[in-house]
Amino acid sequence: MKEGPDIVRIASLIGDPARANILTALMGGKALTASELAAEAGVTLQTASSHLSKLDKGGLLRPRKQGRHKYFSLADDSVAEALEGLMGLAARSGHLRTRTGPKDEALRQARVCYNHLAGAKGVQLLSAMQSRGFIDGEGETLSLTDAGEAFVSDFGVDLPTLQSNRSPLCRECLDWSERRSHLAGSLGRALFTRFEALGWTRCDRNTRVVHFSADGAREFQETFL
Amino acid sequence: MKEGPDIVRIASLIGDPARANILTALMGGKALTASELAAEAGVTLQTASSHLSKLDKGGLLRPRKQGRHKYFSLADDSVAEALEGLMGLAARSGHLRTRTGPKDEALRQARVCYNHLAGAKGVQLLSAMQSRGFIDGEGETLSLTDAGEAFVSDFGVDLPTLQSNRSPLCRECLDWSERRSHLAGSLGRALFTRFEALGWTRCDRNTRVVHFSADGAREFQETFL
DNA sequence: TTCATAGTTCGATCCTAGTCGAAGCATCTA
DNA sequence: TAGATGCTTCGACTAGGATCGAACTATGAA
Repeated sequence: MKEGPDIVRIASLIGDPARANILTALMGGKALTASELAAEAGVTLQTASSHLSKLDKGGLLRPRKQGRHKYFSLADDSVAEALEGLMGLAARSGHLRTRTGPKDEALRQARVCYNHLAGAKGVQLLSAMQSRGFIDGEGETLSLTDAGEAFVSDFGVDLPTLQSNRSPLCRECLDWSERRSHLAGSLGRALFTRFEALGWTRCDRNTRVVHFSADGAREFQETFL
Repeated sequence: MKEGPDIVRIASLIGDPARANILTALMGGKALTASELAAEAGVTLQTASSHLSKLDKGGLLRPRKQGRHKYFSLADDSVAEALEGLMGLAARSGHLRTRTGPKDEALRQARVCYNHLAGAKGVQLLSAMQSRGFIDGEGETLSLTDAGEAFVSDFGVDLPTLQSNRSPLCRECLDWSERRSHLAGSLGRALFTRFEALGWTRCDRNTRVVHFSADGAREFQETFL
């Protein structure tokens, strides 16, 4: 035993209801304060503080002080990915008692995965860009083709800035509801930001659901599919 | 809160030391009896039995009775993948106290990931087959090219049998030590089986380490790289 | 300065869940 | 049949950790 990395440390961190609620809330991508997370998790501020300190020590969170507020976000894209991975397992091995409610259906359609678009719409987006030759794929490290660069620049994405960044431009992220990949990485994030700026999508404040406006859905279809 | 699948159920299952040891042991790919797993986890048979029943109810294991023995294996490739995902997180966010021992180094070099080859050697294998045009990649669903089919058949893999199976032929699996993908799926498994049959590799009985013989390492190099 | 708000620390309580001994089934061997 | 082995169930014990009230610190507002 005791081979490889210490998996227990992380799994037990995620395995507490309050902490799981905190992490799930942060999957929305927005940084949240300790008080907000306490409310989200359904515990008092004291207990939340204790949990947050543990998650932070465990390397799952990135805290930032701002005045008398303390904002928390996920430490890293890889944290979000691991969480989605667990959700995938939970969804498939889940007992039937988790009946699929209407809210759940909305989540499957379109939701935010940390900072990019996930769900059916997110999967469509990636597969369309691949089949149109904009993205060339080999594993997690997808790459943007020349045609793709022209396309996204034309769509209003500031490519040079993204490329100057160290983090990978295109990455895959496994979608727990669709069981296929959607587009992550800084491009995935930039596209999603652009959707919001154009008014195509609107993020639900409390859940991770992404609402497409009627126009937004149409334009999304025309532009990408 | 309470959105999406019940992540806590699974994370708390993995988050217990004894259970994590059991799962890690099963990552070796071999089905093991309850007694063997008890020894592996360092607990008595009674406690192991309790843990095994929980893991089974949680959908993470596949038990098989055989006479008075009860063999357990991981329920699914996806379970192994999720575990590797957690290991990836643990490895990067791990505190420095997990010093990299010699055994750890061997694990990074080559190990068995459920039923296929992982570690540096596994990553080399996939990337070589991709660059030689044997595997064509788009996400988790990689595909074997015509040239690739000829190549692996020539190497001694019984392709028709594999293809008649429902499970995917080529899949990616993220490697926690290399942070790149290696080859999973039924082909990954078949290749690894072939390595063992040819005497290139030998599996350590107790750990997940894969030892290459001197000849094996040379032939592996010549054949694939 | 004083007051209010955000967050942390401490201490006490309480409860879950892991653990193992002992007894009970089930299956194989002789 | 009797005996041995593999596993499960039951019951009791215990430790660890989640929880919250109360007190404390830090920042901002008046």
